[in-house]
Formats: sequence, structure tokens, C-alpha cells
Amino acid sequence: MRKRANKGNYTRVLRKIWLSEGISRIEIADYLGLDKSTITNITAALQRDGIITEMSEGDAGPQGGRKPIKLKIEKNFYAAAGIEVQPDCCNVICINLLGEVLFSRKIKFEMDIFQFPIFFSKLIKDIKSDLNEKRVILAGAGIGVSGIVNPEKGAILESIPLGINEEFPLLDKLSAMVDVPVFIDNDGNCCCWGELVFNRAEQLQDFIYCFVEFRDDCGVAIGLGVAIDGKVHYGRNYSAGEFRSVFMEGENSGQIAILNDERINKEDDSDLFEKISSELGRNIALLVNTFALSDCFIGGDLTTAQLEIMSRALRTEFNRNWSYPGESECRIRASSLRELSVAYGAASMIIDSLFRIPAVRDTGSAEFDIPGRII
Amino acid sequence: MRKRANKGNYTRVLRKIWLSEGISRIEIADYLGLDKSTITNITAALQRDGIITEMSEGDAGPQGGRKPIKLKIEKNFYAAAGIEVQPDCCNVICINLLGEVLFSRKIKFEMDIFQFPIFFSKLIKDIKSDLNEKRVILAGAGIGVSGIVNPEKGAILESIPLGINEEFPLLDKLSAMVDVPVFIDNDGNCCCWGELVFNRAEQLQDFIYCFVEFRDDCGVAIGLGVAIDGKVHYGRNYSAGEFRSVFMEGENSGQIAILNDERINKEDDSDLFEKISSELGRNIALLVNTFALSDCFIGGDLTTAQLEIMSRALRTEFNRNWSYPGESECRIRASSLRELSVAYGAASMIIDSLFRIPAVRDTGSAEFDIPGRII
DNA sequence: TTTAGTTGGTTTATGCAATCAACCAACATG
DNA sequence: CATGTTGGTTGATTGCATAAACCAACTAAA
Repeated sequence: MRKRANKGNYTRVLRKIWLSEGISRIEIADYLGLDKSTITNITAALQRDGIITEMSEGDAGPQGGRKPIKLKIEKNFYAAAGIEVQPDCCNVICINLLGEVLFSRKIKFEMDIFQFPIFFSKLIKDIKSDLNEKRVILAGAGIGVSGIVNPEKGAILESIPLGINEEFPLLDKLSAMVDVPVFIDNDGNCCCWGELVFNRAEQLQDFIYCFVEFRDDCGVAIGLGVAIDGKVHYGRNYSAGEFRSVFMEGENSGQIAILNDERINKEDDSDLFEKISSELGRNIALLVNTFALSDCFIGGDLTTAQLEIMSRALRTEFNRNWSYPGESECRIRASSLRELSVAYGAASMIIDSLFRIPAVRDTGSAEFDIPGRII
Repeated sequence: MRKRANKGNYTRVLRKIWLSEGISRIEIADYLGLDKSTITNITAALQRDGIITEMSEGDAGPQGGRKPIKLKIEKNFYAAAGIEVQPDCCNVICINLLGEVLFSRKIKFEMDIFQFPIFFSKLIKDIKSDLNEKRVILAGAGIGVSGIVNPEKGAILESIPLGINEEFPLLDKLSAMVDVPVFIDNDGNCCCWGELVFNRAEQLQDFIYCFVEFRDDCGVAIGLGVAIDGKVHYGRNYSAGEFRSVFMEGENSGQIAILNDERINKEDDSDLFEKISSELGRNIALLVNTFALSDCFIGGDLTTAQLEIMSRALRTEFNRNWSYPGESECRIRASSLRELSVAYGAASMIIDSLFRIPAVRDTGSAEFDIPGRII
């Protein structure tokens, strides 16, 4: 059929086991609409590869019959690294196939896009040797940056904090230095990847991630990430998620109308923060209700109190914009991983790619291979 | 491999010919990443079936070589019917595989959901006999209704104009009476289907359709339809597209804040209409920019003058909400089919289904078959 | 007119994923 | 202990896609 590539149903089976740990062969066959013998063959190959194992026997059904054999992912078969790039430092994380955090650290690095490849390749080398002690292989590294990113080409199209205003082919520089796949994406989108992976059992379809950051210069920065149909949504020119409040007038720069008059400091003015939250909520309510999103995640560097304020404000505004009797059906949730969201999400891109069913693309599809691991 | 089902690549080839009339076998092979012999086999089968034909020879390349043979869809191999259900009448349309209108008519019918199935089956019988004279076979019928629809089950979940406030399994009633596939969807979504099919060569990915209607009772009604990734987006509970302005306060019913104070009649007050357009524009701007949509279609029963006013207002508001230098990149376009948009779109659902590549679903996929046409 | 080179398309043999049908394995119940 | 039920495996078969060789039809240049 194809040279070597991920044979379609292999990934479907693998993904299902990933989503539903402890599932049996028969259940997979029913779920995927394949013959049970096909599942036998595929699971046998996956077991040979070592990426899944049998965990235990389940219980027989009420009418007797053979006990099912539960299957699970060998969670430390691979690990993925995630790196959040900030102006003055990097947050680094390593997670395994189930999204469990193996380790994380913060590294000082005065961001300079031309120095970064060297820094990056050293970092990967360190991570690899750390993982080597645990007998885990690195499957790849994800990078999350603020700005507009083309993740297919791995190019940064624009990034104010990184001082990039024309297309910069970062991936090309990086792949030349390391021998693992590297993915790059916008920070808000990374957060979406993170929630997709972390909450994979829920099979989230349509949600928004609202990323709030306090910046020394410009007050508050809002980044949005959107997932539609269980995939991160990029839109034209990969610019989805750029936020500007509907209440902004004229040529003003900035994102929130309230902040044209006032300034906010990180943790003191909860009154103003509430106003900001309300304005933000009004905006997001329109998005949430017109697109019928099921979840709204809140993340960024917020205190617990601020999170609380914002949740309430969002809830109020979602209901205000709700056309039907009763309350808005959108869940409001705090980000699952707090200050490590971006790094975690960056790593999740790699994990997700291992278990994602390749779409039947319109145009010819070129799969890519995963490194190492002698089979 | 599989029983009979639409063999995946058959549909991919067929779709490509549908999208690019006059394409050659080699071009298809290159585009889809398949071997040219595979395309030979598939096109041979499609020719046997009669759904495609060779149209003419193209020109040889600059360095000589054999001339390519252009392929095209046999456009009258099937037709699809589309029915827009309104409280007092139905707009009916018939289109062929290329989306060309074969005929259309308006039929008086005092909508009553319990009488509708009988009306519908007579209508289909009439359409079939009309098509029979042209030697065209009916592939199916699409129905567009105002309200919230579950198109998978073919159930109307809620519709104020039709007086439905609990789930009504319309499809079940209808399929019992006719022998062709029937699809039902919300009117705004139908319009999206229509644009997807009508502009298929563009391969539209992410766009919004804004459906404006004047109603005797409530002034103006706004319906939105959204397409993401070349597919209509439904969201949680199929409720995507329900619109309520961010400027609405408190418990007010209605959609537009301006109209809480004022009333508008169909064609006289262009000042007020401009205000409405601006408010609407502010809202849509947020959607268009956050989701990075490439197009915004305007449809419904607007005069040319009103369309002009609204286009300008949208453009202004899109730019106001635009974060970057220059102008918003979202195209603003008048609906391609004016007052027949919904019916056309309803028919397009059927056409689209014939040429849509079945997604690799997570769960077992149950393909469905197309009626008639002795092969 | 001949020859070489290029591109479009078909034919034939082969590989391989998925299926079917028969079978084995392990449990419950009367 | 026979019987029914469910979980899972084995071996033969099916049919899609491929590769490689081939034919067809054209240009360009000698």
C-alpha cells in the first residue's frame, strides 16, 4: 500500500487504547467497526513493537464466557519535551505517552533568535541524557512561542516579544541541529493541544482557551486558542486567536477598551480586574455561543483569587448572551496545568501526533517517521 | 477489503474531477499521490458507471508528448432537490451535479408539521416526474428549516416559526414516504452548504454566512452559519449559529440592541438599517478576526441598496477590530444565490454528500448508498 | 524523414490489509 | 458434565493499490 507509513488502522487501534486504557480487543473491534481478527493482528504487531502491553484480565460478562484481556499503552515507551520560550527564560517539561510529567525546569536564557538553535540543541542533548537514565526515548520536542506561527512550515511569521516581524524559518535551523521531530506553535494553540491531550478521555471537540498574562509594559495581554472538531483551529494565515475587544474604538492599539483609560498592576486592583474580566467575558460569550463551544479554559499567570473573579464574570456574561431559557451550557474551567500550560501543551503536540489519525487529505499525504527505538 | 462501500480513493478521484473540471488522469495522480495506474482503474470504473466522461484532448506540454485527455463530471447523471420550508410557503429548487439550476418554483403551503410528510412525498413525486422528462435521476432531497436541527438524526430540536419546542423526528416520518435520501438542516447552515458547493473550485475553508431577514413581528432576524475546515460547523447540540449581539443587556429578548428602542420596516429606513449593520458588523468582526475566517457572505431578503450599506458597514467594523497594519483580510461577499440561497443550499447538501470524502471517523463508519441508476 | 526525448495512459504480476469462517479457550449454569 | 456464551486466534480468500514494463502520441532537431 504505502512505503512504510503509519498504516491507517494501526493508528486507530493505538489511539483507542490510548484514549481508553484497559480496553479489550473485542471492544476495540466493535468500536472501530473492524473484524476482531484484524484487531488481533494489529495488537500483536503493536505488542511486538512494545508500545502496548496486556495489563490484566477483566471480568467475564454476566452470562459467562472467556475473560477479556485488558490492553494499555506502555507509557514510558516514548517521552516528549515541551519548551515555552519567553523573553528572558524557557520553561521546559518532559512528559510520557500518558501525559504524566517526568520532570520540569526553568532555564534562564536571554532570548535571541539567532542564538536559540545552539541553546536548543544543547537542551535536547541534556534532556536526552536525563531520559536515558530512566530508559525512555525522546520522541520529539515541541516549542511554544508568543506570536503568529505557521506550524506546518515551522516558521514564525510575527512575534513582538521575540522581535520578529518577517517570516523566520526557525524549524529549518533547529532540525539541522537535532535528530528528533520538532514542532513549533503559538502559545495559545499549545495550551489547546495540552488540554486535548490531558483531557483526552473526554474527547473534547469544540472549546476555547483564554490565556491571560500580565506584562510590565502593556498591562494585560490576552491570547486565545481555539479547537474545533477535536483539532486546533488555525484559520487563514494561521492568525486565529488574535484578540481585540469589540468595545475598542478607532485606531487605539491594545486589546481591552477599559485599559485605554486605566492601568493595572499584577496583583493589586481586583476591582479593575473584574471590569477587565467582564469585558473579556462579553467578547468570549459571543464566540462561545455562536460557535456552540462546550468548554472555556482559563489559563495564564493568574492568582487563584483572580481565577475565581474571572470565572464568575465569564459565567455572568455567557448567560447574558444566552438566547435560550436556562443557563449557558458552556463549562468554564481553570487550565489543567497552570504555569506550565504552554510547555506542557508544546510537548503534547508531539504526543498527539503519535496517536492522531492522519486525515484523508485532499492532496497527497506525506507521512513522517518516528525516530529510534529498535524494534 | 470492505463489502461494497464507497471505496475511499474512488471518491477522492471523483471529487477532484468535480472540483477541477477538465483535469487529466496524470494530474489527478500527482495531486492525490496515487499511482497513475490506480487512476486509470478508478476512472475506468467511473466511466463505466457513467458518472464521468472524457471531454476532449488538452494541449501537450512545451516539450511535446502525448496530449492529456480531459475528464469531466456527467453533470446530469443525478439531480438534487432542495426545499426551503417557510411558515406559509416552500421554495423548491432542483440542481444538477455541477450546481446548475434545472428549475425552481414557489409553492404555497400553510406549514403544519404533521401534514408536511404527505405534502413532501407528493412534491418528491412531482419532482421525479419532471426530472424524468429530462432523463435525470433524483439523488436525494435536502430540506432547510429555521430553528435548531440535528442533521445526523434528521430531527428538529426547536423551531419557533414552525412551532416546535421539543425534538421532532422529521426524517423518520419522511423517509418512510419516499425512496431517496433526505437531509435536513438549519437554514443558515444550508446557506453554507450552498456556498461550499457553488464556489467549490475555491475550496473555501473557514467562512461565515450572515442571513438577514425582515419579519413582520420582530423586526430583523439574524441567522449565522459557519464553516470550518471546509465543513459546516455544528458545535455542541447543533446550536452553532444562534446569534445575540454583545451589546444586548439583561433579559431582553431579541438579537440586536438597537432594535430594543426602535422598530424597522422592510424597506424604508436606511439610516436605521445602517445602524443595525454597524452593530452586526461589530459582532461579526470579532468572530471573523478571532477565527481568522477568509470570507463573510451576506444573504437573506435584502435589497441591492441594503446589501451595499451592509457591506460597507461590515468592512468598516472588520477594519476597526483588525489588530494589524493594513486592512482586514476577510472578503465580504454577497450570497451567490439571493432569495433561493436556502433551497439551493439544501439541495447542495445532497450534492456535497456525493462528492465528500468520508472522514476517518473515530468510531466505526457506516457508509450509505445512493439510489437507482442501473449500472 | 528519421531519431531521440518527453509525457499520457494501459496492462500485468505482486504485495498486503482486512475479512470470513472455523476453531480454540475460558467462563457460568443447570 | 453438557451446553451456551463470550473472548480471542488461525488459515484461506478478497480486492485495492503498486511497480514496472509497455504502448501511444506528441515535439524538436538532425
